[in-house]
Amino acid sequence: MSRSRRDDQTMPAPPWERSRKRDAPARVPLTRERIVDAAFTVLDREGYDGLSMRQVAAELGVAVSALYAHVASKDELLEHMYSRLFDDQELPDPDPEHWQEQIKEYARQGRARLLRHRDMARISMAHVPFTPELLPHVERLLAIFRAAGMPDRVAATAGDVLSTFLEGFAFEESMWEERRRNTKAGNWDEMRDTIKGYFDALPPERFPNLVTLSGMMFDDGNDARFELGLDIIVRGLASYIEPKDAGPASG
Amino acid sequence: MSRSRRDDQTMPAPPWERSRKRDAPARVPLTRERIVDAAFTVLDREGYDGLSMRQVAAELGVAVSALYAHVASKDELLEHMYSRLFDDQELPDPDPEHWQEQIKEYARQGRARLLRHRDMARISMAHVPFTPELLPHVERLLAIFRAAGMPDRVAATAGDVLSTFLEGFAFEESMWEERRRNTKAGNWDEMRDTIKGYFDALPPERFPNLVTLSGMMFDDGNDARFELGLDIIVRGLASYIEPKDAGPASG
DNA sequence: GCTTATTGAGAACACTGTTCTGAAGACGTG
DNA sequence: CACGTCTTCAGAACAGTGTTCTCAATAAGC
Repeated sequence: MSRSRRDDQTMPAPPWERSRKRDAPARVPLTRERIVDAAFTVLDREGYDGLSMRQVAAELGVAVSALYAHVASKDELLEHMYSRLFDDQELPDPDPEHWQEQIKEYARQGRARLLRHRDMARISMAHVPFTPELLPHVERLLAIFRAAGMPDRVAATAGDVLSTFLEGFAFEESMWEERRRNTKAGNWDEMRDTIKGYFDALPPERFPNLVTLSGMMFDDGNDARFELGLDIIVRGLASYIEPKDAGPASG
Repeated sequence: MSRSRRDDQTMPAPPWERSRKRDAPARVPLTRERIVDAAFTVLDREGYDGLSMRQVAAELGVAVSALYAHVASKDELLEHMYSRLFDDQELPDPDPEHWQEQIKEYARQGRARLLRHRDMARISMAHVPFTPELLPHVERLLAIFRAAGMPDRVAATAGDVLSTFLEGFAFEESMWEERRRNTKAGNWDEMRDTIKGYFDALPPERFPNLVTLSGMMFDDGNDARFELGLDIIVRGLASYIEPKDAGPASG
């Protein structure tokens, strides 16, 4: 359907230009793209729970029913928001020598995009990248896994494990962020101190591991924890790759 | 707070017995436990989206406002449902020799409990096991990881990776199940055939890996895929464990 | 300029979580 | 047995939700 996004819908726009000359409020036509744009600004401002069709309509200065001419339902709107996630995603060609870094970089970018909009992980979590525009991404990921030399069965689930970790991690981050918002803790360091204080106050004889590790669970930033989790998964995948014997002698 | 659940609330019940003799409908008193029970039957029947306070009240033959005397909000009700997940969860003592099987078994049980109620994974996903009753579980998990010989920093995130995979996987299963329900595909094999047919119909020149691997992504049951994903993660964790040099000579 | 088809507005429906007001029941005390 | 008290439930109400309906106004084609 939609291909390069903004082009096909706004391309034939020039005809409207002349009606702009009127002193009426110009009435720039409603398109699905503008609706999705507005939905994102509402999402960033109000969060997922505040994202309602009425809010989106209000953001556009339009009646609710007008939205339904371009979008069949709220679910479909969320689907379009989800598709935007992949819009400018890099898809490197498989490079068997550096597959680990390729996968990690893909995951890092994915997390960054998930974190760019508030509660975006919640939307992502509820969808599956099996629409026509999104299939190239899973195809390319599979290509990287297979080129790395993993058995087919492992390559087939590797994407599952990776995307599950990716979305789950970002989702958890979203949740803590929302929790912080409700707690009215201004800074995040402040929030982290609260959490750490809670764990430090636990009886050490009942929760010895929890109290000794609480530092590492929260002191290190989320970035470090994400990177470590990524490494765990990549190591696990690598363990399935048999070293090539047929290669040249050089190790 | 609540300890062995059903005991403390229903223990002092005898006094009601005599009022049973009346021909009035007996009016068994409303408790939080009964509300949570009713919520589960509503969840199983209507799914997460159909789980409303009014439905729960109707299930109990009671007015909505009556619920709010025992439960502060719907969120709190969901929290209590979440806590039930861990009620009869095994917590084995750390056994460094068999930590891999211990972790896998824990995850298997977790998935089984998540799948026991419809859409339960969605509820689980939105909560975090940091309430007093649930902390012993993460404590025990950490104990197993550390006893296995993983570095502290790895042990601290291992639980994250594992639970993220666990909940994410079950969540995805829930989603497919709901999708099947909406598609009115009676059997699940039927649903799987539909999905496989979709992938097999893709142009092989654009999606070579997708079409060749589609069989492995769906033919193998979810159990096999879950087991493999679990193995990937456990292998990754194991890769951080340094072999003990100080041990006895026997390997 | 007129007709036709699209587009947005407004009201409405059936819901949702939550709160408020009363009434009816069970309890402890005379 | 009778009284006041105090918890517990019922019912209505409020503000909000996604979605659909009807109808007026606007733009496009001839």
